[in-house]
Amino acid sequence: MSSITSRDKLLDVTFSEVYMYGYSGASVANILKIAKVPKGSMYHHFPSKKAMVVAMIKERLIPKVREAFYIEIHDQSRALDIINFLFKKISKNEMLVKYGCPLHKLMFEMGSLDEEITELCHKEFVFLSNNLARILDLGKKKGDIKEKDSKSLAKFIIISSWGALSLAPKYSSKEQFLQDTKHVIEYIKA
Amino acid sequence: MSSITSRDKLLDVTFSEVYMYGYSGASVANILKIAKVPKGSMYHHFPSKKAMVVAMIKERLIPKVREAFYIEIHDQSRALDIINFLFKKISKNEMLVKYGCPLHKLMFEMGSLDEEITELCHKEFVFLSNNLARILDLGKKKGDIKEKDSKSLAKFIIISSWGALSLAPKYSSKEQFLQDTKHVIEYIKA
DNA sequence: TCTATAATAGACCGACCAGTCTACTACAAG
DNA sequence: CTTGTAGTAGACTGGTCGGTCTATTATAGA
Repeated sequence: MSSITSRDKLLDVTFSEVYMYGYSGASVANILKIAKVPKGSMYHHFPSKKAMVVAMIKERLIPKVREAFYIEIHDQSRALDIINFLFKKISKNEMLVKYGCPLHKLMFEMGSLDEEITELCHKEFVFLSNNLARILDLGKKKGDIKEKDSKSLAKFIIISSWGALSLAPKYSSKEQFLQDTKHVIEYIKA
Repeated sequence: MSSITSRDKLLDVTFSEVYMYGYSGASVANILKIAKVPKGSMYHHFPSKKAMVVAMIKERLIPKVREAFYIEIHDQSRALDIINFLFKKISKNEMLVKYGCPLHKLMFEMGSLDEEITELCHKEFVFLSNNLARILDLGKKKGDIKEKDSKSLAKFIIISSWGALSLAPKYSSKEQFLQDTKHVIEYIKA
């Protein structure tokens, strides 16, 4: 048994193809060609293209996005420092800066196409948002965050980041992102 | 000659099909069926699908987006009131609230697919952003806006609005948008 | 070794894709 | 009435789409 299975190869390639070309633009034939996996194998592991994409979201996309947007809660540090660290981390992620947040991109595309995938993406957005809200709550207790509604502020922070990351590849950069999110930081401070 | 020409019908239907299904997901055959225009007519007016979409962007998408995001400069009113009015206007636009900004959506999709269309969308983003910056500059002179870098703030306002509008249809509403952009307003105030 | 199952392999299918082609119609200028 | 042109009409093309089918190979347990 090879250490990298056909299933793994398929999920990896499906991630980058859907990320680049979108769900509609990503073709099964091309994914198979790049992954060097025959069609029979794919349809042995997944009943359909959509099922493969759903598995990809759960096993590739969400872990990657969580790696970038999820922050552990440490009681000892200030909430503002954590948010700052979060933006720094995102800005260092070349993939995000160049092509935007894959979760945002897929959710935006599928919003008017497929309920199940949209729901899956939205749940992850809520998860990330709630986690951020808990960090803000911590800051509220310490007094370094004044905003009352942590949930609303957390949503705003993620949404703004997504927006800042969603300018086309040509027009985004690490510096650009940090400049855009600077406003968010200053807002939280005040 | 009928008052609504085949070309007009094609551009109208192309707008909504691309808006809903994206560039890749929108099919020429379906556009023709809905517009009730034969293929020969379409390829008489446009050399290709892409050319038709480019014309659609210039003659439908940009005017619609400008109607929603463009604000005339009136020397007599406060900049903050103008921004507030802008958000109110956007929130009343059911299309925007339900499916996001069509300019944002198309630009995000095409970013890794087609340079020409991306460029076209980005130019419009710059136009809207610069117009907003001029309004902020006016506010700066009067003192009701403190932020130094008007261009950066203008970009941030549009990007945040786009982000707030880009949650999937199921999860957006007028109230949601106003709540999200409330943070932008409060930031500008401070 | 025999058997059942997991996985690979790719030819093949009808539907649909953007785009081409030829024929036809409407109409305006001479 | 004739001619040129703008626009309509849809059959047709080669290629690609997601998905099915049958055959074969690898592997694990009895």
